[in-house]
Amino acid sequence: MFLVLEKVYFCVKFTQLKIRQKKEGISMSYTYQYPHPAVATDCVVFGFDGKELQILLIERGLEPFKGMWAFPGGFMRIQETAEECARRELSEETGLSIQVLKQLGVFSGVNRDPRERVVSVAFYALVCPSDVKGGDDAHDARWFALDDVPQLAFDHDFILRKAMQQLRKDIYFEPIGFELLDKAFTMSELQRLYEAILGVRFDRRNFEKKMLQTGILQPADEEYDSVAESLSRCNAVPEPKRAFFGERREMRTKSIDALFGAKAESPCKSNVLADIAPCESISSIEDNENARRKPGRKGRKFSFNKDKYDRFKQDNNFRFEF
Amino acid sequence: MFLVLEKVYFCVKFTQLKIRQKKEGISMSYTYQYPHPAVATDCVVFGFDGKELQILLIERGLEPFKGMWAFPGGFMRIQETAEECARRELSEETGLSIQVLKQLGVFSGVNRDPRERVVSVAFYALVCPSDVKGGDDAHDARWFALDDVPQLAFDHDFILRKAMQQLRKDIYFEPIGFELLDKAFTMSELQRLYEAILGVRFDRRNFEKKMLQTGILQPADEEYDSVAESLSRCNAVPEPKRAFFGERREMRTKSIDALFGAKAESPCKSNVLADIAPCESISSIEDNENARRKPGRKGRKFSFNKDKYDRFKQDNNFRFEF
DNA sequence: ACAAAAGTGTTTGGGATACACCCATGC
DNA sequence: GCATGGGTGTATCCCAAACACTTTTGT
Repeated sequence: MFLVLEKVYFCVKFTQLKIRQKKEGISMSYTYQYPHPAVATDCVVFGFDGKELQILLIERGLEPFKGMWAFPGGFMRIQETAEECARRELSEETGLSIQVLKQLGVFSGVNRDPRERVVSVAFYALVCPSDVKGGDDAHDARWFALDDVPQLAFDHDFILRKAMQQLRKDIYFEPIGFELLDKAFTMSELQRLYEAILGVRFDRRNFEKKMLQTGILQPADEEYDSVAESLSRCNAVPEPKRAFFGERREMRTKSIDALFGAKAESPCKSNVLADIAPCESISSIEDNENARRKPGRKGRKFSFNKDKYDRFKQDNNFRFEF
Repeated sequence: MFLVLEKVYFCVKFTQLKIRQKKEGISMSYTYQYPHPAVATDCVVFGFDGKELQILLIERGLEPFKGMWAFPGGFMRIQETAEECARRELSEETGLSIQVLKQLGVFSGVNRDPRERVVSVAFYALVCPSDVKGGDDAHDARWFALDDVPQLAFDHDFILRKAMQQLRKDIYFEPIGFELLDKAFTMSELQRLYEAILGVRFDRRNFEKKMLQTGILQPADEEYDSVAESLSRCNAVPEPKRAFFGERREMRTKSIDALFGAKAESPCKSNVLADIAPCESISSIEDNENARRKPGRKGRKFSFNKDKYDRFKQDNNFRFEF
């Protein structure tokens, strides 16, 4: 009751104010008793070209930072949430329409924008190559490999670092890949994606074994038979003793990192990201038989089991069970 | 160069505007071309009384939501960052001065505040009982056990749920406890803290073993000798083969959860948190010899090795090595 | 033809798990 | 004295880690 009254009261007061302003011919028309910062959103869009992790940047056409590269984003409207704003700006500036946005946090440095006080809400998004095609022709927008990222406008360097860190953290609690890969993909592609995100190298055989054990993968339709066989082989191993999700011990969570016999790569070569260490700080990388960089001969295709994948994503209490 | 010029330009323009406003006798003195939301902060303060996780709430003295409980917080000033704001409000409202604040995220629902559009940046903080004493006499501020949290003002229920989830996630990447416990604490207290946060039960012996292995604990000064012996016993086991941090395999990260032979508890009893499941969804809890709730007889005291603890905290790439 | 990836199993050691009895203290 | 929690060690089993050769395909 009180709430409603108060709301009405404020509305009336606000309208009166605007009328008075109009009479007096003031053009800037939104007035507050206390200073309000502007609120903007920025969006770090990650893509994956099958080899390297990439991000989408926009070349700024206006001051400040004209000519520099920045994340797509813009000012929040008064009737939209921060997430809606980010989605709208992304669509306006790059043509991408993205389902999943994850909040990175607020960047509220007092001088981060020379024009006025701007508080920015940053998000990150994952998009897959096939989506990219549509957005690619948006002028001024370009994909950069993580190693080639130039100096960015505003505090976007800082935001990018946060985004990488966050992505690496999130990958422990959620499967990642569905958003970044085409519908059907090879095990190598998936592995390269994980390696790109975490900055480590995995043992091929251990990676495949683990990935299949999670149950989120299924054979891509075309070659159903042979892959199904491979899956069943992998799933069958523990089954004689107990069902995969059947018993308590199976609910246990293992972490990804140590996973797959990881070997660390050297840190990112881009200046911007230079201080982000790889996940494991092992310095020596032997390029032995595990080294594999060039996507070459085509392998068997897999796809995600959307149901399981989504269930893993949704449940925040689920810790990724590699 | 351009940046500076532009900044000056805007400053001048803004001053002109304010002068004009003063002449015309307008009392609300901050005017913008586009509507700006207000920006506020809210802070979820966690405490631990040795038994239960608690949060600090403020009774609202003003509309909206007068008489309801809410997190300490308030509107951001134009010359402070969100974090500074949260720290200031916390100090003003509760007398607490807190070192570590972690950002939870932005809550930007369009109607979350009936007065005007308010975008809130939420933080969480961990405070230890000895700090609490000072803040306790702030009137209108009270500690609530997590199970007794009443319906909260605004969207603070939602924020609280996020805070719990975040805390549970963070505990995987950072040690937690230093901020929440007194300088010296018993192993049981530490265990109860972890159990309270994660909503699981641990095996006493396994918990102690693991905790000591991390190396972040040291005997509290009083009883140095006997505890040092116990520590060396625990640390000595792997040492004959290799130093604890010496080799690659030791850098591996293990996750906490499965840890210690965890047994899940039933979810929180508070309505607000009812839908937060415990970390592991095991329904049956046998209160066997592992059950221990009441802090009773005094045990050996430990304290954190601040150096190691801080190093673990700082390095975002470090994944908690239990 | 040659180079580069894909496909495929097994062994082993470390560590998580599970578990029980005695002792000290507080009530 | 009784109940509650503190203190302590070990056996097992599972899973991560390490590892190599053959086959396929693209150039």
